[in-house]
Amino acid sequence: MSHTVGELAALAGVTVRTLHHYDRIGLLTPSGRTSAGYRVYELSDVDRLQQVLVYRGLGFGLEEIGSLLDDPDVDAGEHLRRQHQLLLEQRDRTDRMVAAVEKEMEALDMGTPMTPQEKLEVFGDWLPEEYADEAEQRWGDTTEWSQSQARTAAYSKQDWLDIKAETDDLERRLAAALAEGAPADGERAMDLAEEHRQHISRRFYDCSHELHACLGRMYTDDERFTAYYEGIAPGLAAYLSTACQANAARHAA
Amino acid sequence: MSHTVGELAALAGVTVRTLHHYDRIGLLTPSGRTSAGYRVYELSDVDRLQQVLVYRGLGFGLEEIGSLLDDPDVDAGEHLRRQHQLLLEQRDRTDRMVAAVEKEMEALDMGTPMTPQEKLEVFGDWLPEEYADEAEQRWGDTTEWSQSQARTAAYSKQDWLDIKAETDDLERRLAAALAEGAPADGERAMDLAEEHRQHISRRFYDCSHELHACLGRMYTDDERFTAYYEGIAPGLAAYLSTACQANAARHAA
DNA sequence: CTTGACCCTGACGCGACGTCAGGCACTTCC
DNA sequence: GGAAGTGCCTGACGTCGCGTCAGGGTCAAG
Repeated sequence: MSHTVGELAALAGVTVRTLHHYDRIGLLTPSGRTSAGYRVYELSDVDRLQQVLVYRGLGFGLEEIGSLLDDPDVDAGEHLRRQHQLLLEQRDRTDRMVAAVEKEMEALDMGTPMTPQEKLEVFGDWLPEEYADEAEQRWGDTTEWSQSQARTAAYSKQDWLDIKAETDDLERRLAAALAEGAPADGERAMDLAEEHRQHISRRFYDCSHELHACLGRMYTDDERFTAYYEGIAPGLAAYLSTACQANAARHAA
Repeated sequence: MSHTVGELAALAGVTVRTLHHYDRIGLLTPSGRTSAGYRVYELSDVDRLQQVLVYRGLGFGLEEIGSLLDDPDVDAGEHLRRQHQLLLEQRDRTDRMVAAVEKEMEALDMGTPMTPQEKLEVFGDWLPEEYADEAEQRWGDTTEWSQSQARTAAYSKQDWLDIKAETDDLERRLAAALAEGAPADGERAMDLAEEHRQHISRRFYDCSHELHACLGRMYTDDERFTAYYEGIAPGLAAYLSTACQANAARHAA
């Protein structure tokens, strides 16, 4: 039932050095030592190592793993549920990357060009987590935000793919309008802006014309939104921004 | 069409420092510089960054990624196919971990104990890659090896799960025989060894009694096999080893 | 009682960045 | 047109998770 370092290392597929390291930083201290000072790992240590390895595989830092596992309010079952959830999320990310690579293979075969945005957004986790924190800070107390949260929570993977397809299509048509010289405050651009507004209303939250105009300003004011739209076509950020505001003005009139 | 570092970083979801780093090590050198020395990234640079990020996400080192991408014999389509394959493998690994966590959740609920082996083998990639290299070096020119390669290549995920279930079951019964004091060269142990041999023959390669006896010796001689079986129950490696050889002797008689 | 495999504890090295520090470039707003 | 704010530049040192010796004790087998 008890193991030496070498045995445990072989069992777990890690090196002896790794176990030494975990011992020194206090992440996994063997239950006992022999009289000669040899580390002795018991079953409970194997359990803990397994937890460590799952969290490590999910990208957690060793220190963070330590505080997670040492939290007395969280039992083994809770950890398993967490890990299960995180693993499913990781699989979804991999799926999205697979889809992106497939899409690009297809684009390469067909000769259809892709925007830098399409190529890279796979990695950006473009709405979730990181960005979500900030979004909540800025808009956390608005009804629109909570509405968006409520709806998107229920969206399936397929829903997200659909939304992305709609978005891509709309952005392509906007870029085309821009390329063909349609004025940003002209009818064609305003119609596209209106479509944009309705897309948001359907998928995320009720987006009034006023709010939409405000969104438009953000596309030129917030660098990341600017980078996003400029990544699709140069000048698109300002173009869409103007179109949104012109469309709002048209509606107010 | 061209981007500054900050823009590209925002697009790709990495930091400016990362792009600086990639520039210095020559992994991603921007196509141009402004007169003031600002980095200018063109579309081709965005493409390359995407490739870099996919490979990086798959766990490759930056230097290796560089030589992969700079190989003139490999074009973009080939990279995409490689990445696609690797991503699918990564998803399978995640799936196996999900299955393992689910199994453990179930075990926790039901109160069924698991062996250290069952808990940890998920991470070991126990047959593939790393170990496969060495296996090939040792047995690469045997017909059994090529037979095994041919069969396992066609196995689906479900096949592997079935195989694993069979293996688990057999090992459990072996451990029980050991625990109940059945002699390693007695009939019960030999029958289990015979079952083990037939399992190998069905699933991997034609395993003669002679070869099986040889396998048995390896269970005590090769540390990793020893660690594997000792992880299930102490003394099991030697027990199975003896049983294999006794079974072979019985058959020869 | 030697040999060989395994264990110990430092201690330095490394890959992939994070994080200042000090300074130039470019727009914007008064 | 100058001051402020933001972004970019190049060192240079810090960090995290180990890999890799170096020097030396331990232990079962022959």
